[in-house]
Amino acid sequence: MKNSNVRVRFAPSPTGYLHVGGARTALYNYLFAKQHGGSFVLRVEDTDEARSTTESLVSMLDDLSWMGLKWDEGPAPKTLDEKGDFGPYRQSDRKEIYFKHINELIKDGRAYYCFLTEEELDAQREEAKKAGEPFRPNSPYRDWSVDQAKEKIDNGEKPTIRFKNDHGEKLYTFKDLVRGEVSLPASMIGDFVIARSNGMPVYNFVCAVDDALMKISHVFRAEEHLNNTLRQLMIIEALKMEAPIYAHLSIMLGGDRQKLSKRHGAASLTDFKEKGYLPQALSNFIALVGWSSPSGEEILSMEQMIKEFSTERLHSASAVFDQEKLKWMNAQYLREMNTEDFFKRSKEFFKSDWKFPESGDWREKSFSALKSSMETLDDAAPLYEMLKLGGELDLNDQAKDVISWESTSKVLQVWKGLLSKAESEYINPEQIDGLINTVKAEAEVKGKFLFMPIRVASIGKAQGTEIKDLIPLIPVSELVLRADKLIG
RNA sequence: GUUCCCUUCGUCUAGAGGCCUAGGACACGUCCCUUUCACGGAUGAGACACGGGUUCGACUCCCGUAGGGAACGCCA
Repeated sequence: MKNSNVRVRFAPSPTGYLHVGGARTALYNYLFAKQHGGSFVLRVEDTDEARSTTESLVSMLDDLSWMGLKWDEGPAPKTLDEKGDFGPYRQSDRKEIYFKHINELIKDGRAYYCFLTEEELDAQREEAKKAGEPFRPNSPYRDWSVDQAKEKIDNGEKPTIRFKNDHGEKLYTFKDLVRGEVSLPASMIGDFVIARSNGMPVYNFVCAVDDALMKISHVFRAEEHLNNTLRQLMIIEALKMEAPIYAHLSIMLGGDRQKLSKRHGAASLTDFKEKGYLPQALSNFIALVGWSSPSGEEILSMEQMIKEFSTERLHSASAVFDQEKLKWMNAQYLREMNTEDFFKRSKEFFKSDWKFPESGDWREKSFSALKSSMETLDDAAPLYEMLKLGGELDLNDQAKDVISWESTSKVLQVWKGLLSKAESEYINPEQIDGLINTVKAEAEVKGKFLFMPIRVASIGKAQGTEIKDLIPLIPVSELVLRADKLIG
């Protein structure tokens, strides 16, 4: 189906929301796959049965789709129906496959049943810490025969299975697409667990096996997995499988230079969706945290990113996620949006009982007048609230103060009178100055005593958005209604 | 502590030994536009962590130091 050997995967663990860091990892995988005409695989790392949930999986897949990412293999959004030739794609459905390989390792003496208890392990950890050494478990069961172990198992004991790391001081060196040559000494780890006592294999094992079995050619993943690569390399080697090429991406930080999390305001895609960010803006921005276009351009469509992506331009240092710049970028995209799209997207930010003039022309006009004062869809709500039909004005303290001025009632009377005489459905922008000047003359007030009451009567606010942009968007009948309510 | 990774304006980054008096973007300051705010335009301030090498020449290469991050789980 695909005419390329490039196969990449994004392998989320469905234990919560999709983090922007994860989203960026997914994006880079996607860009790389598309650029090379390869396959983008979605694999579900749900071996932690206690924490993995279907809701989380569904929401992650939704978020990924929302971002505009599509995968060639793996569970479909919503239905979770799987497609692809390398399934199943949920690791919890692959236990048999894993145990085939685990048993192979045990048979070859590359792995063993370990009956060390939690307490014994803790004691060893404590000792290692005291000695200033990395924790390398010392298991008395390391050289037991399988028969010996089976006996204990038959007695009801539940062992873990450990990989036997007998590589001494060997240096594992591999070429990382982001970091260049990386060398990890085998001695930095000991015999590590590959299957839990409850019979479920663990991450480092399943990840290594699946990458090989699913013929993954390139692994783009977060830097926190760099150390895990050693374990995975050992497993792949012991199983005589082929290792993918790795690319360890820098980590995204919050303003305090700590790993980005909910504490920083927003960290999940859902957060950004709810704050009114556009998926194109978010993916564009995220791509630029740790990567740059050779052209130096910053506003990049998905197509451009696919064309221009290159691993050489991936930055190896961790980077702070700057929400201010995201806002700016979102504003750029918002202004380029087409009107119908805008109304479709902003629907969920408006209250359902808000009524607006129906015509498409009104939508065009209102959006083009207001879009320059929005950064996110969320900003659209208070703006459009000023335009909703029904005469209700929600006055703040400053606006109430304006209403209490002595000269205000005169201004409003005149204003309303003029409006009532208007012949068209809407006031033209060109008419406004004339109208205001007439009020000025007839009511004999000027400056803020003139402008502010008119502002308040029109939009309920003493300050803010350009009144000349707003008044032509409000039907004259509505303006009259509003003025009327204030006059009381 | 041990191992690994990282280090250019406040932030994201450009920079592959002379093109660097270090470029761009966001944010910030000033000015213009505007009755206010925003948008837009112009302009300004602002960085090679430090110390040693290598070299005619180092932001770029090497070595240290300091600082930051990650891993050291029957989490991923």
